[in-house]
Parts: sequence; structure tokens; C-alpha cells
Amino acid sequence: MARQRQAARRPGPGNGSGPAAEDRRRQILSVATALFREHGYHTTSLDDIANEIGFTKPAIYYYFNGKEDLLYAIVEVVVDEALRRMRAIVVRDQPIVDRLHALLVENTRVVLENLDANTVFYNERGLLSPARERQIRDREREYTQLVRDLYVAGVEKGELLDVDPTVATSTLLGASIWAYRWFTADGPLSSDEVAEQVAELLMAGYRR
Amino acid sequence: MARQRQAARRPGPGNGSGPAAEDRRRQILSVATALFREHGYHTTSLDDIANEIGFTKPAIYYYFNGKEDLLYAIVEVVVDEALRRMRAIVVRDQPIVDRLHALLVENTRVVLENLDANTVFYNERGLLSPARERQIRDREREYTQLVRDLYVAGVEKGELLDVDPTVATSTLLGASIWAYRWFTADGPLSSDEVAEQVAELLMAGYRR
DNA sequence: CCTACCGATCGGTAGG
DNA sequence: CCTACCGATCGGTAGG
Repeated sequence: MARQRQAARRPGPGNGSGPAAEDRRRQILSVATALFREHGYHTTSLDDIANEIGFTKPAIYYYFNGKEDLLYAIVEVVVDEALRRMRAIVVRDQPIVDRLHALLVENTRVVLENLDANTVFYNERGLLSPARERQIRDREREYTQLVRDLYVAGVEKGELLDVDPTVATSTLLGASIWAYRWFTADGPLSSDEVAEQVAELLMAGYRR
Repeated sequence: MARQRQAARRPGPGNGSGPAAEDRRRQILSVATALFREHGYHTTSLDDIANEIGFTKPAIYYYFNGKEDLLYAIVEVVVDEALRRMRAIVVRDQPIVDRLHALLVENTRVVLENLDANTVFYNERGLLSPARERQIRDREREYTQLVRDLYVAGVEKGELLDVDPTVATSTLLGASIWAYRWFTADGPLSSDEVAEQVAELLMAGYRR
């Protein structure tokens, strides 16, 4: 589908940083994200991506330096967005339990609102070069650390269950993130409803 | 390391199904599991696997029909083992809350005890052929269904928190499984300790 | 279980 | 952003 070449304006090096070029970049990333999610990074060729958009492989090199740059760009946005949202919640003037709850709701939301990109993040980011993988890992650690610090403070105040804070943080975030594996937009629950229920379950525990 | 060829007995088609052949199969799978986990399926070549053991690529074709067969064999063991252990717990003569707790402890344990294989399972199983992926997915569904049925029964009896059973099941199992992403054998906690703490947190909730 | 080798795929580049 | 093309990798096979 959409295999016709647009007879539109030649981009040319001139507007390589113009707004039209930004749109093209976004379009390439969007298509790459969907294909990487569906088939995996290595099973998706640059030809696949280019064809899906309606032009040829070398065009991609006009906007990106190589295949790995596509993956990196996708993955980078995911951590940065998660980090940004977590930061905003952690500093709120609320009881720690409430902040942790809000944080888990928000975390599930951000995952489900960007399902393709998040799936690529969790499935393919290990394929990045060691240097880039490290950069991503550092930012992810920062994000985990944010939640861990909150948890430690909550235990000290007697607001949270006293288990190992690393276990608690990883497990709670993991439970939230895991939604990317089973959530379907055509299911009975909206992403917001899922986010709420997940957070509720983790806060209250399953035991009645 | 271990790059010397063993000058041992030629296997030959004769003992292709003998005990020595089974050992070889297991060895190949074990090496493949470690490499697939570390570098990913597509980044690991059959030459890599063969070299690591100390012979050449065609030898692998003496024991397996192709690269994908290696992945399938690894992944199959993982679901089957999980399914087997879950079945044994679900039928116990215990209160549902206790069975759910035991089940989560056991689930985390089985993941952490076979970290390499489970990591491959969750990261690479999407690369199987559609037919094989379906087979794995069916067995995984059976396993999820087991836990879901237990949850539904628990809610009816008033023993469990009344949230959507699919959300509950997926989230609880996900939280447990997620340990494969952050657990390290050289950390302060043993896999058994982690398994207990995860299950405790999920049962009681983080709120004090 | 080895040597030798083929065919296809694919990321990337030249040159415009 | 296109045509044409190269080089390397790699799964798989022949033939022993």
C-alpha cells in the first residue's frame, strides 16, 4: 500500500533542516517504529522502511546516518519522556503513597500511549552499540533511582511496606511496564482504565 | 576459550540418537542460549555457536535442522517447565490466596533459575515462524488461563481484590517475570529471597 | 563432524 | 531523493 512516489518537490540539501525535513524525519521514524515493533530490528530492512513510505533506501541516508540511528532516536525519546513525566510527579507536595500511586498510573499511561515505541524500547534496545546502550541505561537508571529514592523515603516515614527498595521499585515499575505485552486497544478496557487498575492492585495488594 | 577440537570419537550417523548425541544436543543448546541471550538471535551466527564449542558450523546441522530449531527448542522448554510447575500448584488443597502466593513465588523462582533461557524466551520468541510462534503462544495462554481461573474463583469467594481478572493476572505474573530484567546473581539477595519478597509485595500491596 | 562453497540479503556509498 | 552497485555476512548444502 502507498507505493506511489510523490512527484512533490525535490528536498535537496538546501532545506535539510527545514520544517519539511523534520516532518520527513518524523515520518521515517514513525514507520520504522511500527516495523521494528512488528518484525524486530534485524528483520526489518531499510528497504522495507523506504518502500512503506514510498521512496528508496538512499533517501533514508539523507535524513539519518545509518540504521542504528533510527533505533537510537526511537529509544531515546522513550526514556526521555518517561524521565520527564516521573520528575514532575516525584516533586509534588503530596504524601509519598499518593505520589507513588500517581507515578505508577502515569507510567502505565505513557507506555500504553506509545505502545510501538515502548515495545521497541524493551525488545530491541539491547541491539544498540555498547556506547549508546550505556547512554540509554544511564538515563533509565536515573529514572529508576528517582522511584527508588521515593520508596526509601516512604519506608522511613512508615508509609510503605518495608521490603528491599530495589526489589520493590523494580517489581512495581515492571508490573506497570508489562502492560505493553498484553494490552490491546480493542480490548474492553481503555489504557486509562488499565493504568488505574494496575496502580490500585499494586497499592492495595490482591489479598482481600 | 575452549577452542581445541576434541580428538574424541567420531559420532557418525550410527549413534545419532545415542546418549552421547543427547549430550551434544544439550551442549549446543546451552551455548546457543547463552549467546542468544547476550547478543540476540540474529546477531549470533551459527559459526559463533560452533566456534564456542570447538567445532564448525555444519556439525550443528548434524544435530539440528536449522538455526530456528535451536531457538524453538530453547523456548519450548521454558513454557513447558512453567506450565508444569503452575499446574502442580493450582490443584493444591489450599485457600486460593495461598495458592496464588505460592504460584508467584514459584514463577519468579523458575525464571531466575533459568535466567538465560527465560531471557531468550521473552526477548526472541517473536522471531519464530508464525506457526511456531502460535504453538508457543497457545501454551503460554494455557498457563495464563490457569492463573486467571484461579483469580476469578478467588474474587468470587471474596478472597481476592475485585479488579479485572485479566489485568490482575497479567500484572501479577508480569511483576514476577520482570525479575529477569534486573536480577543479578552477584547482588545482595538470592533468587529465593527475591521470589519471596516479590510475592509478599504483590499480596500485601506497598501501602502500609 | 570437516572442507569448500553457493546464493541471498542487506547496510551502506558513489555520483548525480 | 534516485539508479546502480559493492562488500561482507550468513544460513544452508554438497560430498565426504
